[in-house]
Amino acid sequence: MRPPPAAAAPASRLNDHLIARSTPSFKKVALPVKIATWNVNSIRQREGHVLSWLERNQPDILLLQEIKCETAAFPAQAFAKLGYQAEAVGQKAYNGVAVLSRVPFEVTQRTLPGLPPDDAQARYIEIRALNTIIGNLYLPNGNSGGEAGYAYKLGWMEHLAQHAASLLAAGEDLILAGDYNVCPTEEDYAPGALPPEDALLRPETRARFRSLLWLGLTDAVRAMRPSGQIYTFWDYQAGAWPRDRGLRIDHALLSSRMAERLIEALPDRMERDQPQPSDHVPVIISFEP
DNA sequence: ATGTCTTCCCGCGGAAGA
Repeated sequence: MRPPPAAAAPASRLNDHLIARSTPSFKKVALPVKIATWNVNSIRQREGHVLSWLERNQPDILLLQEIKCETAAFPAQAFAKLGYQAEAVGQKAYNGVAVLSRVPFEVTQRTLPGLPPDDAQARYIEIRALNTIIGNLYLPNGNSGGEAGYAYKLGWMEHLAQHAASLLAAGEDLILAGDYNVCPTEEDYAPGALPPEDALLRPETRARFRSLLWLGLTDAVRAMRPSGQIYTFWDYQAGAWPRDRGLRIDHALLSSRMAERLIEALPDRMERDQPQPSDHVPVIISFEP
């Protein structure tokens, strides 16, 4: 409940500062910057989930993957009502990424630099907000399309590393977040949740993920919790969620200054218990302002 | 490996991708 306006309140030296903090005309107390990433597995199926989650969690920026709709079909108006501006890069049926932000931003990329110009897969959007470059990525799964499909994944990761290197060389503060489709270590998937030859954990996949870390990027979730089972995805099949047979494949990598500001980074596990959930849950990262 | 979900279409069920 909002306290009465300052003018109507009895003058009290003791609680003046409390009134000031909660009165809109005064400058807000600086709150942590809250950024989240979420593979929603179709925004049209999950619009209600996202709206409800935004209201409950109040992130400054939410990065979405697998919106599975064309750019023009993204339901931007629904999010505008909650104060979030939307920018989407979509395609028919598959893939697709979008940014929702309640802070001002500009789009800096709509595709991953370095990919062939005829690459039509909607997997990357990047913005500048809060003096930070924020890349939202949906990395190829790599299990379909045979060896060519897997080679596409590896190539994509190499272009991502090159792009990250050039941003860091330019001195940018950087967050690269999204669905990486990579289990970085043996701790990052439940025993039996994946066959040993799966593209999410092949050695070549992990080597390319490590090459991102070697640029000086920090895995936000592991910076807060260096070991232990932490998952962000549970397959719809075979009772993966009730058995907690999950994967940690949604990540946020941070440049050094962002890592210094890191307060917390954690998946919102309970979102997986919603009716008709996405198979991924949001990962929330908080920074000192 | 598959007990599911989402999309598309030449649909009225099945393929493909995850």
